[in-house]
Amino acid sequence: MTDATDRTDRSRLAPLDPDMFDPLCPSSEMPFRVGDKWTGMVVRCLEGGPRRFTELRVPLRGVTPKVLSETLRAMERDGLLTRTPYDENPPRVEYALTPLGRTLIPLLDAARAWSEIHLPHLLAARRVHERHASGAAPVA
Amino acid sequence: MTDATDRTDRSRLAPLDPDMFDPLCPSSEMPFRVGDKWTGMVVRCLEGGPRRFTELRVPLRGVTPKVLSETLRAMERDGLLTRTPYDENPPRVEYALTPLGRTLIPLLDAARAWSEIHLPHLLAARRVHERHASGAAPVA
DNA sequence: CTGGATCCCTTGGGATACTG
DNA sequence: CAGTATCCCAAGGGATCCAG
Repeated sequence: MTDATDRTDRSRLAPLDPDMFDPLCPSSEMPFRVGDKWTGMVVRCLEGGPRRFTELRVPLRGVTPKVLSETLRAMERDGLLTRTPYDENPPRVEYALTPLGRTLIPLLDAARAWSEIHLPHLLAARRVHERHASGAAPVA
Repeated sequence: MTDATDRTDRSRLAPLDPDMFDPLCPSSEMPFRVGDKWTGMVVRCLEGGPRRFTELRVPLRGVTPKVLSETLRAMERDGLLTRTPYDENPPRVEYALTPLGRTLIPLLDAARAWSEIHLPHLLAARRVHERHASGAAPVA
């Protein structure tokens, strides 16, 4: 338990896995994208409950504050999530999926399932063509 | 299976609807993308059977030969479709989905279903924010 | 008919630095 | 902590022209 029982009760939320979007993870090569590069990942980050700006930066490794900010604003604009600032010090802002945003989850699940089953084949086919392109002799 | 009297018997295939990706069609604003801008649409074009290069250009309005060619080569490289040139005159080439390529169809169906149900809400939310951004007074 | 070759422009998005 | 402000680059993709 990270904190007190006050606030929004996110205290029992498991911390986000820093590796959930690890570049080495096959699903990060998922050929399906929702809108832009980060939207799908943000949905994944928020499906367990509201998260704070900095909290999102952990699993979304490499995302710069600028880009994350842009992504979040676009998603808010599209009604996919809500932004809730608290008048405290230090400042605190929470992002949470709207019902509309939650409707994306099954799609992401489907995409993930597809990747787990078929992505290896796609990648294998790609490697074969790369081999040909590189002019290497067929493997004996 | 449609079989072939001559060639691949695409003769009984319904011609592709020129409007199937009309910019005005809601599904063309679909926020889900497969890989790049055109891949998903190409799959849709091919799900009914093999098609020729020029045939694909009809519904994919606005796509330049260069871009379509790049898309098709990338998809072939990834094992999503096959490219079959016929040694005739005038030249004829047919593109057809592979079994792997066909596995994308359910995903596209899911995305389309999502769009039909939820896209209007997303668009509505977007319009509200645009209105605010434009500084227009709230409509009475 | 089926593209390849060029040119070019927009845009996503990364790096870095700086505020309330 | 939660962003904003700049700068900048690579890449997607469109237009146009050309060739087998």
